[in-house]
Amino acid sequence: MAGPDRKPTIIDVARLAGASIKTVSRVINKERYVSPDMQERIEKAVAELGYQPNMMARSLASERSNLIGHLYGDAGGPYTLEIQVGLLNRCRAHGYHLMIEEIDYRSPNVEQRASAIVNQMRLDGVVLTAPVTDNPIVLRILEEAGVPYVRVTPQQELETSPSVRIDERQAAYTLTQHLLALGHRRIGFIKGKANHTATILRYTGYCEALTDAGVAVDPVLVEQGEFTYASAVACARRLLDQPHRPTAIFASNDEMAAAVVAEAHNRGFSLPANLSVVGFDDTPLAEMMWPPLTTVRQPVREMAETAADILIGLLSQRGKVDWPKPVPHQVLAHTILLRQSTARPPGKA
Amino acid sequence: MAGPDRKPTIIDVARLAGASIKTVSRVINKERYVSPDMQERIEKAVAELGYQPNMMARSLASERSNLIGHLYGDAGGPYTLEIQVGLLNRCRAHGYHLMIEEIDYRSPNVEQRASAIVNQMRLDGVVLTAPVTDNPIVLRILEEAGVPYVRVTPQQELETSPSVRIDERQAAYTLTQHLLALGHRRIGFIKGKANHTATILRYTGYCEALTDAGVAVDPVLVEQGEFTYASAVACARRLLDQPHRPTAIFASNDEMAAAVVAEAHNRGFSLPANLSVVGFDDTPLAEMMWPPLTTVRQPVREMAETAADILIGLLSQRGKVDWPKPVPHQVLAHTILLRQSTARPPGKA
DNA sequence: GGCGGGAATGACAGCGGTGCCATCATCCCG
DNA sequence: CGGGATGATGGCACCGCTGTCATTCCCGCC
Repeated sequence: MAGPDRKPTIIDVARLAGASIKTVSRVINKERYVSPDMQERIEKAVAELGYQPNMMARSLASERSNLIGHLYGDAGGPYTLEIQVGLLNRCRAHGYHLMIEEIDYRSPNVEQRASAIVNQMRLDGVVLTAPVTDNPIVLRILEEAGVPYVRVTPQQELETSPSVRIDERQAAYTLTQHLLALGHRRIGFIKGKANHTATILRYTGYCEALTDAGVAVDPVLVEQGEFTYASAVACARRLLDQPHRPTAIFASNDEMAAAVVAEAHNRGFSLPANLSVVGFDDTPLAEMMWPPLTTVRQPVREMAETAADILIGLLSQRGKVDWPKPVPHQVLAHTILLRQSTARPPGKA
Repeated sequence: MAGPDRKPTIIDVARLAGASIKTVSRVINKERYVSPDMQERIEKAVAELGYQPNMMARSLASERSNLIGHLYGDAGGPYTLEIQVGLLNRCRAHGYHLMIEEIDYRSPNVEQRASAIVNQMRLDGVVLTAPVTDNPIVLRILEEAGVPYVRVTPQQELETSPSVRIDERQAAYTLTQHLLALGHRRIGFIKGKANHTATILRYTGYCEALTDAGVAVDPVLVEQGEFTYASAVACARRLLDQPHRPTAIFASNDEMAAAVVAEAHNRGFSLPANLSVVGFDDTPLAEMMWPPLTTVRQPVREMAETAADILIGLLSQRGKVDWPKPVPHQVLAHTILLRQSTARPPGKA
């Protein structure tokens, strides 16, 4: 434990092992052309000194930062966290570090900010999640800087960059079918925040399922929410105040579904007997509320891992600048979780 | 938009502005001793070239990385996310970047991992959250590396490093008093994961409140949970199966409270008439469940911001190596949120 | 025996900034 | 008017590592 208090550098290692710094560098980077004998001596020296290569110096010299950025917009909920966990898993496994940056996509200086993040830190690659995943300014900056990026749940797949998503439309379709199969015909729908990717796809799935079953989409049963609890309380009230009220409500996410459930409880409804409710996302909430919520599970963590894998895959074959063509667009499988918030409509026992 | 495709360096700026690179450096770093005229010329050149200083080079030369790390253990829930949002807020405001790293504190090579994170990335400072906040190995590594760190919600305050927390014991005390005031005498308690900081403090507060009110702590009413929903379901069953069952249950966090509520619903109880339930943490869940949960709100985000402020405060006066003595230990105010999951015990209307 | 070629190693010039010191012009004051 | 303090600027080594190229040695082959 005694010794110079300065952190050991590659030079110290080289001296101790009786090698040149270049050879030490080779060992550190697992390059070829090092004799077993030399390799062993250097590894021993590294261990003895507790040498840790300085990332900054490495990055500066090699033009690689080993940094992957996660750019996101709203700091929203469990989703973002799951994404990070997924990214972190892969980063760790491949020796990358994760840098998280929030971008206020409403702010006028998105451009500056995005540019600063990407250029100052010299990120090797970036993963984008909603709503930044669709922000044209951010995408442009990334393109200009030549930084590879992967988009999670983009509104629209581009030829310039890979993406990862589930088939939200299909999921909403299936979930609606489930309600139809139970016998529901008047199915309310609470949309998410306008212009959000998910909002459109989920609503489309709902409409298509109804239409395919020969049930007309009744505009009276469709409410505009914001993906928040508060917004959905109002929607639920309007839906349940109607004289000929729906027997089931499809909320575009779990949080809004929770609001519907609360409002129903408030009115003394017994769930799911009086009203069926379904959500979307399978947040932890879904399992913990009463009754447990029927919903759709996105494999969020896995999506993040996939995104990271795609990104790291490219980074590992550097020299190549461009994505293989066509760029990969992964669609992962979702799961419909039938829990206890859905039942036959009243009078159809 | 035309020009060399290479990213501009400080040299390019210097040349364009007709100054030395050193002077440009001064402007970039807002140092003194630059004439207004010169300053303006350089700023113009920076703008024209779209120059962004290279963090790597900066860090290498200055021994400052402008990186703050957040080390955490379990990737658990909304808590971690709130912490990150708080940290991110401050980091952004002060020009730092956030690097998040999970440490598997059960793994045998915690030491290696912690050391790698701290030393390779040359983090300027670190914020620790539970359970890493109390990990002696991690703390030692940080000490040895001379990296300043702030602990959030530590088990025990140390003289070597600042900390931020709320008074959990007091909060649990007050919450228990609330139940006592409503008339409850048989109050069940579900503890959190053993050895966790919070577990002990919350339980202590509960015990003291009972004792001070002249109510004996009945071991039959105390269950050992794990902070998880699943663990608490079992606890709730045992508590409610008792012949002389509790009229109120204090769960050590919201997730476990949700489990109690679910189990009660399962048995056809009407809440809060038949059973009062309280939780701890005020996760989003608390507001969204039915009935809305009476709980304690930790200002998590604010705690993170405070931690960041303390850290950045020190970092800004570098040159100084040590914390001021005594090191700051902030105790932030908590809030008791009385919602609708508590009421007078049955028969005491 | 000469030679081409791969394996193993090292020398050295940067990467893009910052820290330290030198230089020079001013200015104030006794 | 000399001398010290202060403002403004530049020169240059160096932070710790990697890329490129040179060098040496050994081997197989014609």
